[in-house]
Amino acid sequence: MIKLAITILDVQKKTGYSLSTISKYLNGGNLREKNRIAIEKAISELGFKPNQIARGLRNSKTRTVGVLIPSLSNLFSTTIITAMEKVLQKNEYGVIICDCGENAEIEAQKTQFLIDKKVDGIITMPFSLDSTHLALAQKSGVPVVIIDRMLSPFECDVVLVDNLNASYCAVEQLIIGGHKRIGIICGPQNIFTTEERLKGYLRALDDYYISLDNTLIKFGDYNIESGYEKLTELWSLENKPTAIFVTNYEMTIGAIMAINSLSIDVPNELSIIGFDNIQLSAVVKPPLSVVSQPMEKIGEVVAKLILKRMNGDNSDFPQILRLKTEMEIKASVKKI
Amino acid sequence: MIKLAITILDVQKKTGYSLSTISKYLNGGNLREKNRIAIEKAISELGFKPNQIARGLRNSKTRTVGVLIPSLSNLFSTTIITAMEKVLQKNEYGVIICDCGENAEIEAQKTQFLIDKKVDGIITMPFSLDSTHLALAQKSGVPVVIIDRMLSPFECDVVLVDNLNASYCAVEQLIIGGHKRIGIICGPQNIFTTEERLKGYLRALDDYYISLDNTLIKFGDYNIESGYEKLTELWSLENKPTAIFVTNYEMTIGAIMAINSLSIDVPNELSIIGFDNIQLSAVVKPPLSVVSQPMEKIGEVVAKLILKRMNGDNSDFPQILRLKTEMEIKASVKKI
DNA sequence: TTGTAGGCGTTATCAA
DNA sequence: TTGATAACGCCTACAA
Repeated sequence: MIKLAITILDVQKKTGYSLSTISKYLNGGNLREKNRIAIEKAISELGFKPNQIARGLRNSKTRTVGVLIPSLSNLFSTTIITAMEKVLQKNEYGVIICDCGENAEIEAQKTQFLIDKKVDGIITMPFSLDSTHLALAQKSGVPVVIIDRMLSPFECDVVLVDNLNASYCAVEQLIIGGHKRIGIICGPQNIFTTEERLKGYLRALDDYYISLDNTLIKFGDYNIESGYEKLTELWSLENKPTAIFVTNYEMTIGAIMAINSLSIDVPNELSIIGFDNIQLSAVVKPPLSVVSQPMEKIGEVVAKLILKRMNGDNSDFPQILRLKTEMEIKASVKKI
Repeated sequence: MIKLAITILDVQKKTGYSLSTISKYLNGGNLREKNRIAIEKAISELGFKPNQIARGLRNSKTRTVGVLIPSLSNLFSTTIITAMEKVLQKNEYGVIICDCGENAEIEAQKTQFLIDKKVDGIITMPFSLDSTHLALAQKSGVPVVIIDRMLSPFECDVVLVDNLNASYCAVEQLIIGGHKRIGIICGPQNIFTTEERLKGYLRALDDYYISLDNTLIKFGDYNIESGYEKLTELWSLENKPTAIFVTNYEMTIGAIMAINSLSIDVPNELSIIGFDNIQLSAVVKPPLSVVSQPMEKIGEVVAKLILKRMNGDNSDFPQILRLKTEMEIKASVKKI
């Protein structure tokens, strides 16, 4: 309970050197070898640690990056964060992670929280379409990088994947396999990725002159339950699909559970392509075909981009980085 | 790019009132109605926001709680955090979330990071058994609350569940159902929860005079893949189990996938009890029996406890709060 | 009720 | 190379 705040002053008392000399030591300035050693010794003996808050006040730099995502229970976000952190850590930046529980109001609050904490940069996967707070941060000199979606007309660096073509390729594979009734389980409506992935689906059908059947398009919630539910709905159609494309990881898990519950024979009765997590694709039987996003890569790219911005390099602003997805077709897809 | 830091000084210039009067306004002191209004107006016109860093330096209070968990890709942790945040937010505390990627060294670093950020309290689900850094924080007056495990001999507030009895009850149900060959898929060895849950299993067997077969005990990694793998291993035994208890959520998902892949008939060939997430239990067929931990409750209890400590109330220290789990037996368990 | 002054711990500037 | 001093923005005695 005793506050034992050791400050430079204590080091000063112990060594006799001035504050500025000690400060210089801390910040890697030049000083006489003898003095350096004496100070070093005193510091380690006292267990002195510079007060980061005071530093932050003085320098208006906190060497901290704020990360804001819609929800913590989403593999895509958390995997990216983990990768991102590694790079940032290597560059001696700390990370503050926030989630907004998919609530626009809280999102605004949290953005403000990060700004209040004087983070040197913000990485966010925006939930609402309102970029007011982010624009504010950006204007006041805090670089912002958005992941996974665009927030037009807000001018901002963005890192995302080529959702449209990813989706297009997956559906194309199914078409090439001879499928004509192809179901899709999308995310929530009005979400950027949902729209892009749906567009890819529509374009593929269009390009191959397959007529559209709206009953084959389902909108879920990007979670396990809705994957289960939407697959069940698709399977209960009178005119069942012969193939289904599921557009995120959690829903893919749910869909597989439904498939198993309904004892659907994959791929003989139904072909399926899922999303993300190649590990999973190896773990289920038959091996699951998946479109996988380069999550680690995204994390790294985002981290490097924000580092560049925080270093004051504003070249090519706003930078839109579109990474390519990969597709692995396995036994879960059958030619008919 | 232009730093437009508006400070109290600007408010002073605009209103003519002194710094302390304005400060008083900010901190809810008494001032004349007229002045209050004038200041309020100036503040909102200027868009002034008190600098939290400066406040932190001055008050050595940041109204921020640090949260440190082993991994972000774990439903249990993230659900607790989400619940916890709600309570903290209501009390005007912000939260800094950190994960250590299940790496002891990074865990120590992150703990230090939180201390450096001068958080007012730390909530952690420790990964390593080394409590040095936490003890340091605690000693310097930052309350620490541990969740989900104990870190003896470190004296600390703890919130966890009654793992042993939860496990005991689940296994007991299977035994009552007539099962004698009961498999268990545990977490990694030497982990607190693994040990407690295994103890419950062993004790139940013992209490009911069922002889122990070590081949029925598998240690996984608390993730989907290992659930899949360990269930497959159990099913490949010559002398198969008739029932299996899976001891966390991710492994339960994996186990279900394996069950489906292997076309195991639940509950006729195999009874199964999983862990956590009642939603899931409703979503699969047959409905899954689960032991569920009160994750939201844990979050709330933890938040309240740390709030109490941060308010200087150290009564009943160290407090060990053991919450009860719930069990729902459904069609996935069959009497034989 | 309002204002003055000093300090929280650090660093940058400038002089020695 | 080292040291004194003045900030960074805010809050709290204390005095008026």
